[in-house]
This record gives sequence, structure tokens and C-alpha cells, in this order.
Amino acid sequence: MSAQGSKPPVAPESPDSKSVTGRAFLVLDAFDAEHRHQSLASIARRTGLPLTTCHRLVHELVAQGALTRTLDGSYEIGSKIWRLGILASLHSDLREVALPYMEDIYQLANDAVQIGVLDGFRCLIVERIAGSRTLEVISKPGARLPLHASGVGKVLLAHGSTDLQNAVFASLDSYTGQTITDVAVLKPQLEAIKSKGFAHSKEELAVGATSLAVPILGYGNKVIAALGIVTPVENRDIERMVSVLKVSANALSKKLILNGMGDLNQRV
Amino acid sequence: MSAQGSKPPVAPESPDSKSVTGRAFLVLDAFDAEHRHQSLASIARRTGLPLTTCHRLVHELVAQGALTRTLDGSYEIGSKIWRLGILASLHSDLREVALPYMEDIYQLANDAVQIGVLDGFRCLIVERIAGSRTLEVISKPGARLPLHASGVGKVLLAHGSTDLQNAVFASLDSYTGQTITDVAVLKPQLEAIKSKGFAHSKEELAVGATSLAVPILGYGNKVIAALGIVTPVENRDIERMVSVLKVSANALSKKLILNGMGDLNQRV
DNA sequence: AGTCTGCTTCCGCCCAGCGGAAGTAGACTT
DNA sequence: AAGTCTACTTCCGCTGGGCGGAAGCAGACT
Repeated sequence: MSAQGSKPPVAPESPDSKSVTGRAFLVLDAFDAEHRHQSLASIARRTGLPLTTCHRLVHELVAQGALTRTLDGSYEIGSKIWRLGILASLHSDLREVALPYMEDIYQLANDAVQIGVLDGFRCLIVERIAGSRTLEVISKPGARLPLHASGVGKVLLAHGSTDLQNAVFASLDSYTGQTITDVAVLKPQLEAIKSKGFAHSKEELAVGATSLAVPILGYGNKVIAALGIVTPVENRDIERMVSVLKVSANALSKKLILNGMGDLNQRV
Repeated sequence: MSAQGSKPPVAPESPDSKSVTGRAFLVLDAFDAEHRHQSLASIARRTGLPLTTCHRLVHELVAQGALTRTLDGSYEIGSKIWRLGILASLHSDLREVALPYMEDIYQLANDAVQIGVLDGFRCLIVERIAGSRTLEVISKPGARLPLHASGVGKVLLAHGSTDLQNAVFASLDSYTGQTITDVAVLKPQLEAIKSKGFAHSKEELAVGATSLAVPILGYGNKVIAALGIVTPVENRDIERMVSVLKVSANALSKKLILNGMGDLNQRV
């Protein structure tokens, strides 16, 4: 271990199949929006666990109610996990309080509105409002967007620790031709986001999707979340939309602090 | 064990701290709506696990993102559990589809509207709409109501297997003076619910809360959920409300089957 | 009959998990 | 300032639960 004294950029995203709980969560992590129903064999394949081991774990998880077996024999996330999940402050605090504010913005903008928090080296989308007209992007609740290629992500990255930034800089994956993969370009942009108070992302994550985002502050003016909109085309009236977002974000910040929710802290 | 050949009424609710995953979920189960934030010691106390063991488990769970440590040193459910939870069909299928129908009912009734499914020997509340005016009952999403003392619960119980019914009959806890604790009273009522197509519960779970509920059908007319309203006082116009509920429930049933979601099957 | 792929049961080896004991840190009392 | 809480963390040797290869079972496709 060295990496210049700062935390090496490997840290998260590594459930580490060593411990039993590690393996159990490897199994659970095999499930995502595209793989909500899976056969035992599929889980084993995706986790890399030996079939027998996987079989035992899956059965234990079913016994716990963490997984459920459906009629066709495949497995899916069970009610216990759902029940526990709604106890997370992401859901019962942030989401609950933010929704009305998000709806206000939606009324004005008619574009998809989203709110996200820092989760490891990604931006976790906590809630999203979108009309049927809106393009169906990859940012449903629960999605984890890259920090360097989305409006909300950039806000969190700009206000994040240098440790976080360095870790992200170390692997700037490209998604479209517009994705910023050069630290020399990204770094000044993050500075601008901090000074101007909003982030802008033009088709950096998906072609045709442009986004604007502003920070939401908690105790001690610490950035605890990001609020943003995603528009299908380049929005001409950036200034106006930024104003709308800022007003809502300020109100939301105050409301959160007032309700004693000014510390949705992540990080281990 | 005997219990007349049928499954003994002990079966569920027993995570069985033997296996490691069992213990891990014991820890997670220590969290509920009243205990969303807990200290390590509190978790150890509530689970009955030795402090050291609990300490190790909690740390592993934090490393997995299943728990998060907050600023004040206490723990709460982490983002991973939340992320996984929204993949459960309860959330992404039932809840999503049912909400519009529930809002329709809310417009007409202006009482709390709720939808629940069978979860073990309880009725799990999947979603709920309630105005600020509405009394703050115990039935938030994620709550697990007794089957014999709530409208939605009774619907599920009435259409449940005899195994389920016998298990429930074995322990009819009392919540108010109105709670039905006598099988001889409950049994005919369940029959009536099946024939009349709706359940009625008058202050059986909480004083001042009366409820009406109807079944939601899936493939093969199997009851997969219950839709109900909770009113603060005895609703004079029962007939009308039952009609409204039945119309919505029918429409919802059709929609669910149409979308290929006619099998939100629980049970191990 | 032959050969898939997918799931389940069996069983002996061994290391990961266990938890008592002891140590650290803060808060509150005397 | 010494004493005593309660809350958390680290250490370490013992052992039983987890491990996973192998083999058995069931259906589907050739």
C-alpha cells in the first residue's frame, strides 16, 4: 500500500467475497434493474461463486425473506429487504421532504427532475420525477451515475474531498463523445461549479441528455445532496432554470435542517 | 412437533441465529420504524447477540453498505439495502401500478388509502396515501399489520390457505376492546368476507380507526393483495365506498395481469 | 437412448467466525 | 483527581459451521 499516502483508489466497490456476509451481499448485488429476476445458475455466474455455495446462500437468504422464489423458479429481492430499505434516511427523510419541491420544479420546467447523494464513488439517484413525454434515461431511483459525467454527479464531486476527487480522476470512463476524460479539463470545471453554484453537463453521459444541477446544503453548509434537471435538448434558458433550481434547493436545505435532517452522511 | 399434521404455527418469524446470514439479518431486523437509529449496544441488546459478535457483524455490514454510521456514532440502514429494496416487485410492480388507482380513491373518499400483501403471518403495507388531515395511524408503508385485526389483513386471511388460517387462529393478540380474539367469531366473518367480497374492521386494531378492504386478484383469480381505506370515524356510506373500492380493485387487477404482474407470490 | 442445462443432496476437511477477556475513551458523580 | 459509569474496540486461541467437489435428479431438446 502506498498511493502517495492518500487512500488508494481501490477502496469501495469491493464487497470482498471473503467473509460470509460478503458472499451473501455478492449474491444480493447480482440483482439490479436489468436483472430483477434470476435463476440460481445466473446468480452463480454473475457472482462468480461456485454453484453449490451459491445454492446454499440463496436458500439461506430465501429463509430470511431477503430473496423470494417466484412461480417460475427464479429468484428476486424479497420483502424483508424492501421493508428495511424504506428505513434508510435516503428514503424516509430526503425523498419524503424533497418530493414537493421537485414537483414545483417539474411544474415550471416540465423536464425530468432528480435528486442524488454521494454513494461511494458514484451519485446515487434517490428520487426522480419525469413525465411520460420525457426521455427514458438511465437515471431511475437507485441508479448510480458516474460523478464526472452527470450534472448531479459533478456537483457532488466539486464539493467532495480531494481524496474523493483523486479517486474519481483515476478512472474517468467515457460514455459518449462528450464525456470529459481529461483531468485538466475537469478540474477547472469543478472549480467553476463551486464558484458559480451550479453544474452543467451536455450529453456527457447519454447522447441527447443535457443536465443542470445545484447543491443542497445541510448542517454547516456542507453539501449533502444535489438537485438537478435533465432535458432532452440544450435548454436555451439556462440562467432561468438555474435560478429556479437554486431557489428550490435553498428552500429544501432550510427545510431539511429545520427537520433535523441536515446530515445524510455517507462514507465509511 | 405434531399440530395435526399441518404445519406447526411456529414456522416464520424465526430468523434462527444459527447461520451467519441468520445473525446478520438478526442485526438488520433490530431496525424498525421506531428504531431507525441505534447504537451498537442497543443493537446487541435487541438482538440478544454478544456484544463482540454484534460488533463484528455490524462492521461487516457497514463495509458492505448495508448499514451506515451516522455522525453521532449510531447506525442506520445503509444505501445498499435501500437500492436493493426498490428492486422488489412489491415496490417496482405493485406500488408503481397501484398508486394512480389509490389516488382516484383518495379523491373520492378523502380517507387514508392503503394496499397490502401477505408477508408471513402478517399483512405488509406496501403503499399508503393519506392527507395531512388524516389520523396518523400505525400503517405506514413497511408496517406489518396483524391479519385478524385490520381490513386489509382480514381480506388476505379470508382468502388464505387453511394452514395460514390455523396458524393465525393460534395466536389472536388483542389490541383494543374490539379486537376479535375468538375463533368462533372470526371464522364466520371470514366466510362472509369471501362471499360478500369485502372486509370491515371497526376499531379492532386502533381506537377510532375503522377500515374497509377488498381483494385484488392476479392470475387464476388468486388473491394477491388487498386494497382498503381507513376512516377516522364510522363511515355511514359503507355501500358506496365498497363499490368504489371494488371498481378500483377490478381495474387494478386487470392492469396487473395485463402487465404480467399477476403473481406477486410470497411464501417460502 | 443420449446429451444438454439447471437444481439439489451428500459429506469430510478446515479455516472463518466466535466470544470471553482485557483495553480505550468519554461522560457524569463524588 | 480519583472513581465509576456506559459505549466501543482489539486481541487471540478453540471449534463447529461453512465450504465446494462429486454425484444424483429432473426436465427439455436432438
